[in-house]
Amino acid sequence: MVLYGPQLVTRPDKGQPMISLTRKSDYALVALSHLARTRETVCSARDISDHHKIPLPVLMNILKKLSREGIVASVRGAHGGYQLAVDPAEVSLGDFITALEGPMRLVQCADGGAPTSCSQAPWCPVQAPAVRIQQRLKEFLAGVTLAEIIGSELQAQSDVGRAAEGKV
Amino acid sequence: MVLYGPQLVTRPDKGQPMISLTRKSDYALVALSHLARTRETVCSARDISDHHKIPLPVLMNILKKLSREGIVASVRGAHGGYQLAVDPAEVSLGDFITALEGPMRLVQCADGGAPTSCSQAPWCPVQAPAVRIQQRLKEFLAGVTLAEIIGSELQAQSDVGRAAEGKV
DNA sequence: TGAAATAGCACCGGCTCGGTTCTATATCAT
DNA sequence: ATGATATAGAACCGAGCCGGTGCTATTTCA
Repeated sequence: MVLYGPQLVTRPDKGQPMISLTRKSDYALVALSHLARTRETVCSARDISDHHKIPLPVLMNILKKLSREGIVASVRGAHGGYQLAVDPAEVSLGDFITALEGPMRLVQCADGGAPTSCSQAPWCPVQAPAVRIQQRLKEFLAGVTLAEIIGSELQAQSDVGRAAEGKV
Repeated sequence: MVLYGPQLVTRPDKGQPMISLTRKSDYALVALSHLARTRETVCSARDISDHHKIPLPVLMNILKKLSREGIVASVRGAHGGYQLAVDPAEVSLGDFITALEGPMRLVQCADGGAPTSCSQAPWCPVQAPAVRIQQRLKEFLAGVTLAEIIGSELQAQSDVGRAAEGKV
């Protein structure tokens, strides 16, 4: 196997790494959920930055990228800003993570192209399983929609129930 | 929200980050699947290193840590080495990723303790959903056992079938 | 015409990751 | 006993990404 060159993202509070979102993806999630809740109106980066105390320049970079990727639509000029470009039910966690961080792959040799650079791919016993796990992970992330995320705020009760029942 | 301090691991080939295993977890997966396939015998780090072309010192560090965490058992001295300490069906991807990388958390404010340091946790609209998603992700990773990973080599055919049917 | 806002790019420091090295300890074989 | 083989543990190092900042250009409204 042998992974990519550069990495579910992983880092804890002080040094211990782990499965987690990058700060960029975190901010994006906050921003998108904000935009999803103000569906009709145009929000400037400053609006969102003020509401959620996200560093303005950083947030702008993120919104620019999400705009280029077609997830949000931008309106330039004074009174400009951003709006969700797609239905919240149609954007998943996987979508905007991919948009911001690039294609995800559990291991480098599992991205279905590129001869891998891993000298032992041909007889590697882990490659095939890794590809399958990666596929399931992608499907999992693709299944978590923005609509579900923001919607659940209102129905947290029932969702907690679902989780407890193990319906994951 | 606002994440941890450091990050499922994410990095692509050349600079673009993503959801992925760290190299350490990757090597661990290879090593563990090797040990799982040689269940009865003791394998030295050198054996595994030679078979899979993993840098020996790195692999040793990984095995030492897995040993401290109780996932593998070590035998010291000449002819020493490592053995799986648990049943392959009882070790999950989540188990050894956690053992190597520390506890995983999607975002810093979601680790169920520690007052977060995030100034807006109290009214953050994303925190609660993030905690739920994180829980589902953990359950997903806990559900992928080593037995399933190595077992699937032999039944790749049928597993591909399963995946195609969407039974994820 | 100027203020406000996005577009795009280039830059920078800290810190994690991946890897190496050294010392100590334990066990087997000669 | 002694040396070869192996793990235990800790410290160290460089490259590169992540998170963040700044600047310039362009678009639009008042």
